[in-house]
Amino acid sequence: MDAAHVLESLRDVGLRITGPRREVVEAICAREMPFSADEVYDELRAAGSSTGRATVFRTLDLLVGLRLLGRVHRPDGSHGYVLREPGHRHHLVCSTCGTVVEFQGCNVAALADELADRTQFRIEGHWLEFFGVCADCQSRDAAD
Amino acid sequence: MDAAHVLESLRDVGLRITGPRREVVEAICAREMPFSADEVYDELRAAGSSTGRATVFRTLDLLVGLRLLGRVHRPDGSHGYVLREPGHRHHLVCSTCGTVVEFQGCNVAALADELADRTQFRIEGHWLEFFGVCADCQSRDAAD
DNA sequence: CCGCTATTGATACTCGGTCTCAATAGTACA
DNA sequence: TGTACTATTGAGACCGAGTATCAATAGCGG
Repeated sequence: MDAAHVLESLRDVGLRITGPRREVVEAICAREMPFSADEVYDELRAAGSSTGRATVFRTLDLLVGLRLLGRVHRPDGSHGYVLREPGHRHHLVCSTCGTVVEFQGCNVAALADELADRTQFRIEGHWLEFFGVCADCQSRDAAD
Repeated sequence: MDAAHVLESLRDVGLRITGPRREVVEAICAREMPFSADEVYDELRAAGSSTGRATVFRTLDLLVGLRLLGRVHRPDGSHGYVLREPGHRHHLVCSTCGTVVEFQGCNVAALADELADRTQFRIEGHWLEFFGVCADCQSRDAAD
């Protein structure tokens, strides 16, 4: 994804475009795989940036709020961040290497309606995620 | 759920039935709502037990492993434990009061197959959870 | 009842994330 | 271009959840 575009989105909501935010956004736009906040922080520090750890967390929170970033849960309870294409997306996560594939088109709306009926909940969202082993890790496993 | 039955399941897998384990299991069987490990620990301590914090975590882990206990993710990333009826279940969580409703019959198998086809992942599991506001919290909100 | 070994409690520690607060730097406006 | 207002920042203390270590204890099979 394009860092400039992400920064635009920040400005659109009335947030300031600052040096540290730019650095964080550029760092995460360069990533494919899900990452942790500390990975981003360490990378920036290694590159000589003086951006603080709190700022990295704050910036990631902002992006999650803007739905530009999503959180991925792992079965073990840990989680990472991933860039999201706009729209309603879900993730398929490789439990071996962590690769994430996004997909659209979950057919859970009918289920949500039925649940709302039955439980009288006002349903406001859902979380759907698949776990498995990606093709690469499967062949790597087979090779061992 | 019945504490004795849970303890049986532990024995069935070759684990010992110890005093601390019995206490933890009894404490969680008495609960309806999702709870954290520390809530259980504090409750035991308040009741005069000498069970350690680590043991509470270890016992909960065992039960998660046996699928007698499930983890519930909240949208904010925090999570709690809930007792599970046996079988494949999912949760509907009230974001206001934390009440959890279990449900069965997610229709995601077709989606899983399609994803497996398209991505060449070997899909091994999924996580589906709905968030919303339960009937009680809705009327409480309306009253304010 | 004995002995083996799983389990335990205490404690120190890690990891991810938040809070506070004085210092700094975007931005709107003159 | 300068100024003032206020959002944002970095440092560092802190927090909650969970894990690792290790010597002491206690189930359980015989």
